[in-house]
Amino acid sequence: MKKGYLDELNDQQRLAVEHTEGPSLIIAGAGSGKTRVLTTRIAHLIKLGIDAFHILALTFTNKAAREMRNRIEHMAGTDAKNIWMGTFHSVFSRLLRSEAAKIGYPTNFTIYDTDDSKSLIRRILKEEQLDSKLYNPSFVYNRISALKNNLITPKMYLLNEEFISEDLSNGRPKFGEIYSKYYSRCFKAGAMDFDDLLLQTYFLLEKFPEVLNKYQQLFKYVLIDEFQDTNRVQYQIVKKLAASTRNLSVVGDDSQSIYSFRGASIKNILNFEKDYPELKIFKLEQNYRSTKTIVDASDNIIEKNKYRLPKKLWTSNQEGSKIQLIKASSESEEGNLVVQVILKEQKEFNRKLNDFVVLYRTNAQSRAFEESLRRFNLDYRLIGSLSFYKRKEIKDILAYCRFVLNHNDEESLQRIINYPARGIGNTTFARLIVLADDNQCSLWDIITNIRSFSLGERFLNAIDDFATLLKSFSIKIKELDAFEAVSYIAKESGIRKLLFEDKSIEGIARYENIQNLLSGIKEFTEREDIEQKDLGSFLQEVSLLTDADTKNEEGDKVTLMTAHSAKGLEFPVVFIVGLEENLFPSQLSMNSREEIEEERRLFYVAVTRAEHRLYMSYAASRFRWGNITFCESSRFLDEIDAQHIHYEFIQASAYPDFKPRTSDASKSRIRINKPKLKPQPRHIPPPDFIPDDTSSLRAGMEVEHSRFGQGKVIRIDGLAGNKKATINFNNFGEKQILLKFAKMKVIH
DNA sequence: ATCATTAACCTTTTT
DNA sequence: GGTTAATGAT
Repeated sequence: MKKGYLDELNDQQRLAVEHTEGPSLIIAGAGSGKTRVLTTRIAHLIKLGIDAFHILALTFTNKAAREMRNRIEHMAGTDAKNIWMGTFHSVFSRLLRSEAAKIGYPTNFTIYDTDDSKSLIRRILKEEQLDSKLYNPSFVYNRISALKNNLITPKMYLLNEEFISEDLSNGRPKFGEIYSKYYSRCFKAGAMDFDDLLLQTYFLLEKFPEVLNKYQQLFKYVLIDEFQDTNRVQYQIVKKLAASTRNLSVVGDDSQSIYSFRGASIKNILNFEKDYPELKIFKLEQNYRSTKTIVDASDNIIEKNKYRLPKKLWTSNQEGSKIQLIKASSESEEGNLVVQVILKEQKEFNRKLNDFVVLYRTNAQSRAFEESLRRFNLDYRLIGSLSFYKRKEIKDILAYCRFVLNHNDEESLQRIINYPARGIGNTTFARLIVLADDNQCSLWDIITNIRSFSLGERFLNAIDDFATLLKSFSIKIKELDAFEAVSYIAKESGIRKLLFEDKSIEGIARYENIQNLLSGIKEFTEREDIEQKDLGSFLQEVSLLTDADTKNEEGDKVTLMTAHSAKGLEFPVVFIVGLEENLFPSQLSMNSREEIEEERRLFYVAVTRAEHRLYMSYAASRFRWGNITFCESSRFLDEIDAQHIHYEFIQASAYPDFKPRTSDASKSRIRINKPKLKPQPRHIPPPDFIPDDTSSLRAGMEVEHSRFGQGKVIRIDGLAGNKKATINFNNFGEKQILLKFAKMKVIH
């Protein structure tokens, strides 16, 4: 084949492709052909004679990896199948699977998803009899995750005064202990959480020079996509891997960095320049995706950010139509108006439903759009929210599979031991835990030796039957591929029958989900790019799948998703909805300039998804926590130059045949009488009451509040400027007080 | 031991 | 408004 593939590139793109040796940074603006550069670059390497086995390409989603692989295959042939390509998590879990023994994990280690991790944390809190409000499992999980992403193990935590005193002053003295327990429990269970997949890879490479050497030899060319979204541990791993060749090429756009809550930071780009002084930088600034209006509007937005690398996106595309605003009175009207516009666009421009995407800030917003679309019989695909693999019936079956491969996985054991019901309830399970604890062995050891204990005959039989069943699974699946194994387990465990016999609407749906799971696995076993088709590799793959990865079902459908999941995608017509203060930008991000800037980048990402037409909507009121709240339009709307916006709002009055549904729900609803609040004696502050500065308030202090009188501070949450204190008042009980509004005196 | 009802959280964003 | 964990009844 000729070098024709290079002719399709512009100058900067071609330079970036042809610079193969040594480190490079490709700063690629939205729609500037980033994927094309990456794929061409890899194809180019292959054509230069580099063995595809020596190329490691890390992407942000599995889907991106799959698409890229296909495109490279087109350009460079079937060799592309051999490239190491995937997300950080999937590539390194594959690597860990073959090296697990070195760091004391089983080959078939289990991957804990967020739910598994949180439920383990919950169990630890219960055992330690700690307050799960103070040690909120999500909070604990996020803090542990942040520590792991910064390479901090429990040991290092316990040696670090700063961390300890931080938790102490927030009233969480036991955090270190929880972290240690969580860490060792995961290890004992032969399980890694998402962050372990990175952290343990790092330690593997750190502690075993021969392993590091082996992978340095293997990965002669390393490429990273979406570099702005990598965090510290990810960067450190890659730095190690590329240390000998220094052939590290990263592609990213600081303006599209939207995952700092996961530890990503612009610092990575800056550090990169520092770590590799010989770095070559390429800037891709021509946008091929969007109309001039959209490119210019997005530029208006992003230039409001202070922290960014200098670059200016431009396009030679047509002017295009102006951005249209949609103003709704409520969220349901917002949904309806969007559907009206879709119908109109469909009719006037002969568009397909596939051309439309609705982008929102939070998953919870999808509901109104689902309802409206259903009402008008428009098909839609919903990305995100409840992922297929998070459904109970799916998790149940997969828990069996996980446990069969790893008998130490207690999270799974708890799920399956009494499902389908076999008379092993909570009391019995608790008894087993005590036995395991007394005997310093695993639950599975107890279960398989249950006859050595004197218990009621009924329990003994129930547990023994369970043990026999699972042992038979372990033997059987050895000779089966993933599809056969899961079919076998679904049938023999009784789950299949149980769901089949449930003829309720939900029951039928659950049964269908199981069928879908099976056909998904069938597909997996038939895929060409997969060598191992056993249950273990399927589970590994499945636990790292995102909803965005699940292959787009065929058919013409409107897409609904969060702005985050839209990254890397493009659509002819984009609706950005819910553009209101406290929603987009999110209320939780108003504490600092950095956070607002991240929201703005997210908005920028959303805007730059659009090819031809962009609509933005907001509602004057919205249901939040069951109450109507009134909303103000987003500040981001004001940041776009007026010349790009068509100021004739689309409103409900323009669609007279379209009446808002009268909500008879309010009539039929049974009103629950709220318990009457007892009239409370109000605290009257002394006449000389002068509130103190509360910025240094700490747990344990006694305070006098202007309204609630005296109380003791239980804990402080939140960041400077937006701190929340939980205070137990002598006469009013526990209350949560925002410090910036509180009028309080510190007593001592 | 299991089902049904109630209380308590909740909304960022994802691997 | 909706989901899920914790209580209470059979």
